[in-house]
Amino acid sequence: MPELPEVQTVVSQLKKRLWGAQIVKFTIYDKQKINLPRQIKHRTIADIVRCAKYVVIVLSAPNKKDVYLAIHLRMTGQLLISRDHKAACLNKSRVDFYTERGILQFCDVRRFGTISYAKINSFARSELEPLEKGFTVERLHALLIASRCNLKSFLLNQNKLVGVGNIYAAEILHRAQLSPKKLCLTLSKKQIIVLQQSIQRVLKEAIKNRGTTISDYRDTDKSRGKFQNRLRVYGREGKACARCSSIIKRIKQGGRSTYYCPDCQYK
DNA sequence: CTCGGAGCCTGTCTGC
DNA sequence: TGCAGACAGGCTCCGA
Repeated sequence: MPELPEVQTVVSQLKKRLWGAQIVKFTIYDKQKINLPRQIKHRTIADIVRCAKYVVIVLSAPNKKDVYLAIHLRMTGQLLISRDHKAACLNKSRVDFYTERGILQFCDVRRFGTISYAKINSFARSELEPLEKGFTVERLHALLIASRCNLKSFLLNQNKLVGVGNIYAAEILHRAQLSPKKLCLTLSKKQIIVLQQSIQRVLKEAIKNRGTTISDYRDTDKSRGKFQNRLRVYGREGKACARCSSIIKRIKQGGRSTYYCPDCQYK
């Protein structure tokens, strides 16, 4: 599920609802895969930020250094805020964090998601954030010429540019009219400019629409995103391209589905 | 360095 | 209706 726009939506909501709240207690249900230290109890949520696709919760305590909880939602992870114990019982949760403002629940059917504890914010890695100032045409150009892979693999590689996943990679390339099979090395300066703009525009538009709900993604209120209504290629195999009316194709790249229009993404 | 495949998990959908 | 197999938004590890 969640790529940058979904994680950003969740982070914004969490910040609005839980900023300054104290963790009164927490209960781990999935003890097989999740382990958290007792020290996080009685700490205050001093901040909630997004680092790549991680939700990072900053926990403070008087006269102590901050500690960090980093949550990665992977495929089916959800962070829900429930008003009380009764409401929380309706959700199958892996961890519940009780605060005076509600219960933060980490739900995750496939259990691929992770939640980890650290004394430093090691999750704010140095890779390029597509919506920050540092994401310039020049930086993107430098990364592209150093890559021997195709554009789809490049966009999915979180060691280069963070936040883009399978859905948005497809949408970004369609918007930029670039083939997912095209080698990064072969982009012209003009195409790099278009790609850089497409990445930012698609991600910003998706954030405005509160993300994409295909099946599992929900925000903290269990509401669905809206960007699925604006998808131009993802999940639209066999349908007409909105730009040129050709039939949208699906191929496999690195074991994952890639949707694209063979006519207007030929370059 | 890059690629493809397997693995981590469970639920849902498809076709026989 | 039942069942096997394919597939799903992410990421990491392995061998090639």
